[in-house]
Amino acid sequence: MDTQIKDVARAAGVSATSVSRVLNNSPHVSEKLEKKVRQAIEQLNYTPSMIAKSLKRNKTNLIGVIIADITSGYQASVLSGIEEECARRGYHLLVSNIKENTKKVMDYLQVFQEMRVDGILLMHGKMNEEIQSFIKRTHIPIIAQADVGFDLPVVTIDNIQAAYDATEYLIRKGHRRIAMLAGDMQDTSEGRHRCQGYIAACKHYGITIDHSLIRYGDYKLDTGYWLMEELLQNRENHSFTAVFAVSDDMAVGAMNRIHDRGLRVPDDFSVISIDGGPMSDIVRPRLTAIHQPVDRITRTVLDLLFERIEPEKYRSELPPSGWVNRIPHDLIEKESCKDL
Amino acid sequence: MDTQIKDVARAAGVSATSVSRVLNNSPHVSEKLEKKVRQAIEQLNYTPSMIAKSLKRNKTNLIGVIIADITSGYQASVLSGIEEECARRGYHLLVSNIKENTKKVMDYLQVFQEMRVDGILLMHGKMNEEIQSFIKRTHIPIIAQADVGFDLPVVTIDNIQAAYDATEYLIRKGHRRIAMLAGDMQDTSEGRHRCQGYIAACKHYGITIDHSLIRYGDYKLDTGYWLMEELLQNRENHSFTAVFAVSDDMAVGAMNRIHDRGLRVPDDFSVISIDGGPMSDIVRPRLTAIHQPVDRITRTVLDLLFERIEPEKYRSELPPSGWVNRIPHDLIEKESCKDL
DNA sequence: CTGAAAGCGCTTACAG
DNA sequence: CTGAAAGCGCTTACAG
Repeated sequence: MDTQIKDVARAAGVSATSVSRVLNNSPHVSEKLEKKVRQAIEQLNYTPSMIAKSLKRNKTNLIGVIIADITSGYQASVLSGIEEECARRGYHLLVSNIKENTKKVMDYLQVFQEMRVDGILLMHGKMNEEIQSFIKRTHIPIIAQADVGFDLPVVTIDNIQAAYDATEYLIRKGHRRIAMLAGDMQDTSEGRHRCQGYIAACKHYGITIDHSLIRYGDYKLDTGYWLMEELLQNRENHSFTAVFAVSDDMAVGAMNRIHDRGLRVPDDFSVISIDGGPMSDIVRPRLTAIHQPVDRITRTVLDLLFERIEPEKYRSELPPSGWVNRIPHDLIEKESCKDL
Repeated sequence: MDTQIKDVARAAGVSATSVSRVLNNSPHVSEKLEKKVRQAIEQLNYTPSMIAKSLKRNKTNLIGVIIADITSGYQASVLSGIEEECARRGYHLLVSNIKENTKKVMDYLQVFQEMRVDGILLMHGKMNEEIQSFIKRTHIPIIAQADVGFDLPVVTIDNIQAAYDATEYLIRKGHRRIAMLAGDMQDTSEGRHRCQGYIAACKHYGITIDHSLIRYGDYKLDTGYWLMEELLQNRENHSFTAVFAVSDDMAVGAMNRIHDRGLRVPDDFSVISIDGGPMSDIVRPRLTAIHQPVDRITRTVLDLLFERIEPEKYRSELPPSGWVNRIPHDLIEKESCKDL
């Protein structure tokens, strides 16, 4: 169907081997031959098949990305950065979109394995037996951009510290009754860590934990919205002046519920979140947040990944596998928190 | 490196042919043989190589998607829907993210061609000579989710009518001085059509066009923000009471600039947009918009695409190629426009 | 510097 | 129902 290497060879009056050499910029190719080949390629409008090349070379230049929710602005911005850098290195992305549905992760890992991707990026922290066993078994390099809680290279902020910092920030502003919109406690250390950080900060400042101020959910906007409503409904018995949400999206959901109830941020409630992605600058008031340094995380993730995919090209002084890379975060003050 | 079909064959004591038959659920396989093979597959943890299979079958089950900006909530929601439906049909997505940079389109089309994708989705309307010539030349099925303005199956709303309806809505609410945050006029019929619709509505209602109320840009939030600032600065000579933005993101940018200037939507300015994606429900006030029916567009795009990829499986009564499919839009009233 | 030949891991007529 | 063999479109020792 497509024109192939032998057609080019014939047109140029050389061997397929030579065409291949020109295509791959091998050394030891005479200028004359190269010119003939390039001309034939041009003429026949030849596009080499990466499929055949991949089979032969046992390398696809494909990266599989497991992403929790592509419609999350934060995650989309991460994906965008990854895509750009991978393209720069000559790799392309096979994306999944598991919509926070852990069951779909295995389906995709399977697909990635079948497609013989050169590497996998796991941007979703929820684990189960099956996934863990796959990860242990496969020889495809995998890097996680999440606290997966077992032996696998991981790049993430220090989630305990981040939650601690966010909570402490509110406390220092005079808040003592702080609600938390927490992540999932089930299978993710990320969710647990952030909760731990919150509790640790409260304890450190002598604040008794009121468990009915902690609401568990996923990281979605709608969830934040409705969890906030629950908190507001319980307000008489369990009052609070600030909300710590574990994602921008949840925080915005909460802010919207506050708004829709005719209340105001930060006058009635201060709100802080973790992510500090695009959404935190879009909403009004702008959202004060623990900022995950996307660029640096992305760079580190890809450095680790490519070091494994092409060690000869990207070797470095990085620590051994299994290492947890904690990227420092910072708290960016905007407009959603006020001093009490 | 990986275990392969012949390893399974050996372990099961059958031929590779038989293993292949079991893998592909071919008929005429005895239960006994199948059981042996399945067992061997299980035991060796065999995952077939889609690369080899693709080469042989001349089919990759890959769809290439050209997306303008993955960090746009609207586009991310479209991509998410496409991903889901493709996965259901056994196809996977190779994504690009051209960031509104038309030059990158060709790079990706090239990659898609090399990867021998089975189909291409073009979700970006800007064209140039090179892209057009590629599209004409390639035999890979392509469907555009944008008004590309030449012979290629297209699925989109009626952009002229959509802009007309948005403008008319404002006019009927008593607005006569309506600013427009327009798209790009350069290489996209979408941008031009939306402008035409705006002008047509104004003319129909006897409103003189004030060209300094029309600002051109891309579809991004920041652009909307700064174009709005320009409009506000010119307000003394060119007053207006309403803004029609050609994307949710631009509208939100405009709303933010209005807010940051200490003004209010809809009290000081009414705002309407085209898209009606997730963002339109996230902002406060909620954004009144021409709603692009994402689900229906996605479904139509994929129906057209798969009909071309697998005509035997997905044949239908669809009109011939080159056909422009206009999906009806609707105007969803929310909170960002007021009666004058 | 150049080319003939083998082989990457599958599928598929073809023959039995 | 089952298998031997050819071939998908490339690359890469090997030989010259």
